[in-house]
Amino acid sequence: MKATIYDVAKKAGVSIATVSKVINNTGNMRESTRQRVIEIMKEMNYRPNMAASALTGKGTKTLGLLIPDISNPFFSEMARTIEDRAHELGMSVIICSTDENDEKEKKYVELLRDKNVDGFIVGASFKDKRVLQSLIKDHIPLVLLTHDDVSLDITRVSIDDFKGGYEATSHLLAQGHRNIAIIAEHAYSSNIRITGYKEAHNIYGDTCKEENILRTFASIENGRSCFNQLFNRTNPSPPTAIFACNDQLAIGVIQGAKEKGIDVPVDLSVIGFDNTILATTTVPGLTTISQPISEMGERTVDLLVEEIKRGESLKERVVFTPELIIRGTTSKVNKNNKWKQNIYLENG
Amino acid sequence: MKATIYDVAKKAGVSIATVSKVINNTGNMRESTRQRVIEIMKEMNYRPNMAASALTGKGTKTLGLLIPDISNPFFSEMARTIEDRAHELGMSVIICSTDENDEKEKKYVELLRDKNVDGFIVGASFKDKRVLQSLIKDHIPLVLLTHDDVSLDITRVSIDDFKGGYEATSHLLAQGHRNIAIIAEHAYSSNIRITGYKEAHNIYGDTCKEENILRTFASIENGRSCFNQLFNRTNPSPPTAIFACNDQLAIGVIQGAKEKGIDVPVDLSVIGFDNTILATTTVPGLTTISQPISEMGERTVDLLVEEIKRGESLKERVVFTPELIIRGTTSKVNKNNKWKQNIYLENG
DNA sequence: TTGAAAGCGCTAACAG
DNA sequence: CTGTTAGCGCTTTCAA
Repeated sequence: MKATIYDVAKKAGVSIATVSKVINNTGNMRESTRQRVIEIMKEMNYRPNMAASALTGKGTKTLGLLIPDISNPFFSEMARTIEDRAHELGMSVIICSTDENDEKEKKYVELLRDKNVDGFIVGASFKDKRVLQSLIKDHIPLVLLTHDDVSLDITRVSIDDFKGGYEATSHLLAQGHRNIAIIAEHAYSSNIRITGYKEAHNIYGDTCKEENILRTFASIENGRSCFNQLFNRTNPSPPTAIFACNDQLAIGVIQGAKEKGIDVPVDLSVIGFDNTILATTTVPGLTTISQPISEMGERTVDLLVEEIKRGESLKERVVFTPELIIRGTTSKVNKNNKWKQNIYLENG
Repeated sequence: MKATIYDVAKKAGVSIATVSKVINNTGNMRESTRQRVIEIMKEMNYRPNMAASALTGKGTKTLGLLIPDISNPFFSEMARTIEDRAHELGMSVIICSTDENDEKEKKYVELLRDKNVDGFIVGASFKDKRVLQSLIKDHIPLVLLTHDDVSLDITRVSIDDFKGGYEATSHLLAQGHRNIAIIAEHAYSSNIRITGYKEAHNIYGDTCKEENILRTFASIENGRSCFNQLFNRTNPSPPTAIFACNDQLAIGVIQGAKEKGIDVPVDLSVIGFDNTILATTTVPGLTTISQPISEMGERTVDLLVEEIKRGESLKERVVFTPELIIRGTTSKVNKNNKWKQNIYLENG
């Protein structure tokens, strides 16, 4: 059986209160006593029972992380930095993949609350804001990650999605593209990126067509099907460039293009978002907008832990700056697209 | 303040024992009483405190998952299926990335033990077997994932690494390759794959050179540097094919080859292992050996939960079968490699 | 059918 | 400087 504080106390010839004090490094006592207790604890290989200490209000030293899907490289890379930082600060993290599904979102915050996590990191969308609001109402430490939702007055860290959308689109516009489609996610961040996309068009004195704005969920498959939607024979003027709101979608687009014999970047420019490992595995490499994943993850944990310590929301808003990473999938617009003349008409 | 069992009991006009019974669906009582209590619990939005119930020996309903790195797609895909299955069975999972580092391995199992996880899933290597042995000694439920280590008499689920190594190598051999390098990981599974690699050579009446066997850790960068090691001007006969023990290494090899102007698969065939998302994002797609990730993850959780329930190890050994997935990075050996004649000599 | 009471292992006054 | 004691919220045995 595992040794308890009583076993240690008995063996050391002191009271459990004394042992508790050395465990928590609180109170005063003769140095020799402290040493002896430490000695005994080692000897017995004593380890405090966290469930018990949690019961007395010391917290569980665990964080809840809600994200859409841990198998999505963006989130797994993010989760890794969060895990590391949390461990550095003495906390563990329980990850829950919500699949952007209301039911799961609700279920998992309940689960995490039942487990008495000390705080939440929310990287998922939460269509049903009430779930988050109840967390806020109950003063449960919470920070929003990658969702700079202004309707919620809480701490959040994200990137400047407006700038990201603007930069991506400007890069394409600067290459002469004037028919640019955007494949967005059903997410707050995508809304903002769309705004940036529109603003870039404004600056260039151009207007964007509503039918060039697509919505979907993050996956390669969805990227491919959005591509097919765009390059369908009923579309009289398919885009010369596509801005996908994340790397997975961009890869789906590239694959769809390849299947139709459309060359990237010669006939179609593609730009992604996130700069995950996926952006480096394609040939040519994917031009994308980079998010400083590690900094964001670390900062998020630091803020959350600070909130937990303070017992109240910092309501801080941290916005990182995205960066355009030019690789090989974007190029100057090609006015005489091969596919426009034949391939597209044949295969579309 | 959160409602406790006392609050519910008082409001329902019963004792806490009764409430406890309805919570756990144990004992008998008048149906009307049960209903009334249920009613009140809903009304007060009562949620049992898991820390308290854990204290009384009911377990924490959480599993510990030790893997080398959650940001590695193979493990993040595995983690996802584990997470889902665990949730289905009412458990959460705490993920720890060990980086194949002894210190972290030790530290994390201690951490997880301190948190009283109900069981461990070990997908990491553990050079220091004593850590695992202490878990076994203390009868802590534990199942090994992807490490079919025969020196440990415990439940484990893995794939047939021998067959995997054999199939990958045979595929190459069948294409006429007779100078095949293998880039292995510092892991038990890789040892077995090497055995399969050698056996395939035997069957083909061929012998493999020791200098064609490389060891490293999983990462694209390491794949690239192993490639460079192989295709170094001091190597008189670089391989015509490379079997990388995971997809990331394979991609590193492909990138290294591209940098040196060596065409895959014309001048060099490359085969990976795992069949992660990465294998589908390269162009051409990566030929690889597939592991049934979901089945493995689910089975692992099921076995672990069963062990937890039974309170003793099943000592079951589950071996899944790997499958060769032929995509575009392998082809017939090209006796007159372009690089052999010029590019390699110029750039090597 | 129900409840009283003794823990589970630890923390934190408070008292000596 | 050290120990006594009253919880923390829940489970479970035993008695009523």
